Amino acid sequence: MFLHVDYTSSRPLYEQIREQVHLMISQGQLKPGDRLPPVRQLASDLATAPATVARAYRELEQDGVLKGKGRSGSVITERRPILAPAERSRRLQQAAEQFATQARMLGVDLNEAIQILTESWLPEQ
Amino acid sequence: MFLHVDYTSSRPLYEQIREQVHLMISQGQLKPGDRLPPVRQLASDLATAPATVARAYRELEQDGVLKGKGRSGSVITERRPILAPAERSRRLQQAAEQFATQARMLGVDLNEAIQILTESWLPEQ
Amino acid sequence: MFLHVDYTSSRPLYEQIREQVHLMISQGQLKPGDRLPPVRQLASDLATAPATVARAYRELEQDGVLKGKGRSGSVITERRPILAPAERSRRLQQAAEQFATQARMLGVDLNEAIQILTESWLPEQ
Amino acid sequence: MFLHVDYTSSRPLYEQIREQVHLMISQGQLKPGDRLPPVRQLASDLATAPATVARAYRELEQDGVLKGKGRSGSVITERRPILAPAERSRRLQQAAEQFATQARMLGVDLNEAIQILTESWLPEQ
DNA sequence: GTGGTCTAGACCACA
DNA sequence: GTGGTCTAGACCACT
Repeated sequence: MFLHVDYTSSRPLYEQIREQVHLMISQGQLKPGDRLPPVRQLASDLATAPATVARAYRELEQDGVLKGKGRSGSVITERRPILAPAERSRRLQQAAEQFATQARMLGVDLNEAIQILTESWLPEQ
Repeated sequence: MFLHVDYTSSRPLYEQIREQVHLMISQGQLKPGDRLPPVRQLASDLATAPATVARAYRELEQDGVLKGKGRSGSVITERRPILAPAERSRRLQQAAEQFATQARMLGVDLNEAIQILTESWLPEQ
Repeated sequence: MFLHVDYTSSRPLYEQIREQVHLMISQGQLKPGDRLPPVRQLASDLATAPATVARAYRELEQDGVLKGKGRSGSVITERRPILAPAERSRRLQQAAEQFATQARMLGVDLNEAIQILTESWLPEQ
Repeated sequence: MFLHVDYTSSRPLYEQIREQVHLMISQGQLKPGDRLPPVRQLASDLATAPATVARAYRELEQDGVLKGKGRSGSVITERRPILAPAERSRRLQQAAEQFATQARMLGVDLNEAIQILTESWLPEQ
């Protein structure tokens, strides 16, 4: 199996696929030039509709990490920065604030939050 | 105005209300025994539907920080909201992973993520 | 009728919708704060599937000109630059080269191309 | 190598080949009577399927700039490719509108578009 | 056989 | 009633 999704999660399937691919890239399991499985194959592996996988692939292209249509399947590319710096930092801040809010709701202080974030980051690296 | 919400956020309104109340409690702006505004009044203050506020109040009751309805309005309760440790750390981890995922998708490394998280933390407290 | 599409064009419907909205914004027919018709209504006006209109709206959000989910329909926003400058100019150059190539194939010189581009731009402005 | 194609472009290969040949004619690198490489040879040069090259040749024949097949390979014809004026200006307008649309979607004004078009034009000619 | 587009529905979260 | 998600297919362009 190429990647894992959680059908019970409220997170959309195409988002889970997108995130998994990002994760595998940042962990070095996927490198520029590697090919992703064809849409239909991954769809049948995940027991989902092809359109769902297609949407994940499309968004990965918009993220600038995937390339290729029709030619020869979908290929991991060198990462291109595609967002304006202002937009990038806006999204980052929003994500950080959301985490900070939830952590504070649970009575966590900054140091504990940083520690948990570090553990959640990656095993190695 | 009792609290602030961001109508342009993709975050549900009832979640924003819930978080604001939690935050005000942890900052001491709300103390046990204090009363929250009636559902209809807060709803009209926020220019939203009463059902939205009602849902926020309902979830706050489930969180264990709010009590009583019908007769004398809603009152902040004494006991600190205490989750089972396992549930608490499960929620924390999930929130941290969500932030980590989004940060990685934006090409951020751990150090930068920690810095942004620190800035997003409240100045005081 | 809110906007016009060409069912015989090879251009995808959702792209045509997206472009029409961009055009109406640049012509001042749509201003920040204006609301677009609900997905289902526009879909029935255009005799297309709701998913097609939904996709156009989603891409308009990614373009940074449309905002709003669930809350109260889709609203035109102040335009936010959302692409990295490098990506923006890459796309521009690619579009320009495509036009230049086709024009040269038809034996057009630069001056004539500029004149035709100017006429294609906008009636007023 | 006879001509260059960009495998990463979303532009179909057969279109790129067709355009390159047009371009080489308009630049005098190809003259009436010159022969194009056999389909199979060009296909192997470009590492593509013969059908792709065959399609490019077929469209060049329809364009009226290439003639003959089967016996002695494909030969550039004498007569300049001449479209009916109405058809020519229709194609030009369509290409111009397509560029104008994409430029507007990127928030570009007419002057900037003209400047980029000028830079995209070939230095010589 | 690759991905892209579109259909005609369904169910869900939010207000 | 709003948009979001997903299904289970179909057809098409390109290789």
